[in-house]
This record gives sequence, structure tokens and C-alpha cells, in this order.
Amino acid sequence: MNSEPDTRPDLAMDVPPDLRYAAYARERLAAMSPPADAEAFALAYHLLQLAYLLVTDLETRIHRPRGLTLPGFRLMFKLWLLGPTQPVRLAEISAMSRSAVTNAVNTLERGGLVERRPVPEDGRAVVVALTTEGEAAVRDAFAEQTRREREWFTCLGPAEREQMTALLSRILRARPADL
Amino acid sequence: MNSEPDTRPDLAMDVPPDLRYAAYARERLAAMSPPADAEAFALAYHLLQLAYLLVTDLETRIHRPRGLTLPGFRLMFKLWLLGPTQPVRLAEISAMSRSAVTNAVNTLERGGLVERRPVPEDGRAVVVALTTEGEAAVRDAFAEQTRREREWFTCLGPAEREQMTALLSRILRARPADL
DNA sequence: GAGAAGTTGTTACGGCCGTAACAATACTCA
DNA sequence: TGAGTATTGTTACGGCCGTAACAACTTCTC
Repeated sequence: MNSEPDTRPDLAMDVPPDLRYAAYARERLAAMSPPADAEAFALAYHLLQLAYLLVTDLETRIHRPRGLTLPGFRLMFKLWLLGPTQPVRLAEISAMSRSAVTNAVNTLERGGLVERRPVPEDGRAVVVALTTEGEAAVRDAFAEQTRREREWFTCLGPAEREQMTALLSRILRARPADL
Repeated sequence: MNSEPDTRPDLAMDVPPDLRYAAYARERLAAMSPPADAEAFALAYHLLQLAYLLVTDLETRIHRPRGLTLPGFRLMFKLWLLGPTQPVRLAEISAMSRSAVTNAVNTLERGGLVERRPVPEDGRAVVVALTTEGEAAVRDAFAEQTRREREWFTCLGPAEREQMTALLSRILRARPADL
């Protein structure tokens, strides 16, 4: 494979392959007829790609080495803030299915990080609660995750970070009603 | 989604549970000592949450009803733009593992949407190519996905959409070197 | 040339997630 | 009260994804 002893205008110096593809796709779509929308593609693509890279990075760098997963950590983090909580409520605030919560709790319970407790007033219900080790694990992982998130976002200034959070919030609040 | 009779300072009107949780978590973190970072949390949370909702929505609304998946569609879309391509290159531009590509290609091949072709010059290699039905499927799904993406982003003006794409691009280009 | 080293694609395994179906329990309202 | 309905949690199944191991093949190096 030849690499790159070429005469490029030094724009694409160290542009990673996913961004090179995105730029190419955007050009192609811009030359297409109306159903295509190069701007919508670019926005959606960059959003999903960044989320994917961030998730993968946090998972492999922070959580897997500690025997956790990112979804498992996020669930524990919620329990840390909220205290013992029913699975149905965890599913609600995560916009996830109840079965996904069941699966995650099963994995965490196997690891001794979380436990299920019956609810006296309701024979169907259960609350999930952090164990002592679970709380220690979530504190530790939280510090590391925060450190890593800050690294990801250092390329933006404080105003830009706030701006981005605001834009994301706007879209989330205006989400299509028929989800 | 026209006029907004919702300019009241009233709290928690129709704020969905995930955003209510985010606001609560942000407050709690803002009151914690330094390792915690409410701003970093809010940015990362909103980013990941939006990506998750968008992925889920596109998957269940556009692709599953047509017998596709979002990852399957995204792979086919790349093949549509790039033509027959080796798995290793698809993995590269998707920042995915080779085995993930193998799995996706297996599923698509079972559905007759994609086919593998040997490469004469290299006995190890294979190229993946759209079949005729695959190309028809990707064209159709692409039009629908674009329509839906535009719906998601209509709450932003053109300048804001460009701004957001630019901010996402900045972070992606400046991604930590040690991924 | 021949052996070492690298590349490519695949498989096995485990975790995540959704849908659909189910049992157990709670609620509704004639 | 009691039948019908709704909610809660779980399981089964299939798709996605990563890591690790592997076979087949290519390329490098002597």
C-alpha cells in the first residue's frame, strides 16, 4: 500500500478515515437531486460518529478495565444519584426498554455491584440498589470518566461548550412527538 | 410544531423523563467537589442521549419496517457511494472492528442485498458489493432517512445547524490521539 | 528460495439492546 | 365482589459490537 507521498495541498494531513469519508459523501450528496440533503447528512453523521467514538473510548479505556461496561456504569450512576429505584423508572429516564434494564441489572448483580430488593407495598415491583462495592466502583469510575470527557472537549472554549450543550438540549426538547 | 404557546417560565411542562433526570443530575454535580464537572456531564450526556434517540428512531421507524437495520443501511450506503469495497476498508472508515463488518455483511448477504466477490490479485481479500435489490433498497431507505433527519433538526435554523456541524467536526478532528 | 512477519477475513464468545410473549400482581368499575 | 384490564418484571430470540484466536495468504528479509 503506497501510503501518501503525494502532493496534496496539505489539507488532509492527519484527517482520520471516517472524516475523509464524511467529506467525500457530503460532496457527492451536494451534487445529487433534492431528496438528498448534504447538510442533514453531515449533521447526523458527525453527531452519530462522535457519539460512537466517545462511547467506544470510554468503554474500552475507563470501564472495561475495571470490569464494568458503559451502560452498566450509567445505570449505577443513576442509582448513585437517585438511590434505590424501580427498574421501570430506570427504563423511563434512560428511554430504554424494561428488558434492557433487567439484563443490565443481571450483569451488575452477578458482579456484586447491585442488588434487588422486594417492595412490600407492591408484589410485582423491585427496587435496584447499589451495594457498598457498587458505590465505591461508581465513584472511582465517575472520576475517571469525567477526566476523559474533559479531554475530549478541551478543543472547545467554555462558550462553545455551553453553546453545544444548548443546541443539543434544544433538539432533545423538540424531539419528534411520535417517537 | 408551529407556534409555541410554551413561553412560560413554568417548569417540567412536557419535559421528557430523560431531560428531567439530566437537569437534576447537573444540579447535584454542580454542588459536588472538583472531580465532578457538571458542564462536562451535561455536554456528554446530551450528546449521547440525542445520538441514542436518533439511532433508535431511525432504526425502528425507517429501517426495521423494511427488513434492514441502521448499521446494515449505513454499510450499504457506503457501498452505494464507494462501489465494491474490501471489508478492511469499510472497517477503517467506520472505525469499527473487522469482525463487526463480517457480521453485518453476513446478515445483508442472507437478505440478498449484498454479495462477496473474490479479488484475483489477493487470495485473502474479498470485496463487498451491492446487489440490484440492495441498490434499490438503499435508495429508498436513504430518501426516508433524510426526510426523518430533517424533521429532527427543524427546530434549529440553518445557521445553527451549520454551527453544530462545525462544533462536532472540531471535536472529531481533535479526537484524543490515543484512541 | 525459505522462513519470519504482517495482513485479511472468519469464528467463538460474551455483553448490549429491542420486540414479543408470559406469569404474577394490582387496579377498575360495573 | 369479581371479571376484565393494566402494570411490572422476566425470559427467549435475534441483531449488533468488541476481543481474542485462528487459518489462509502475502510480503519482507536474509
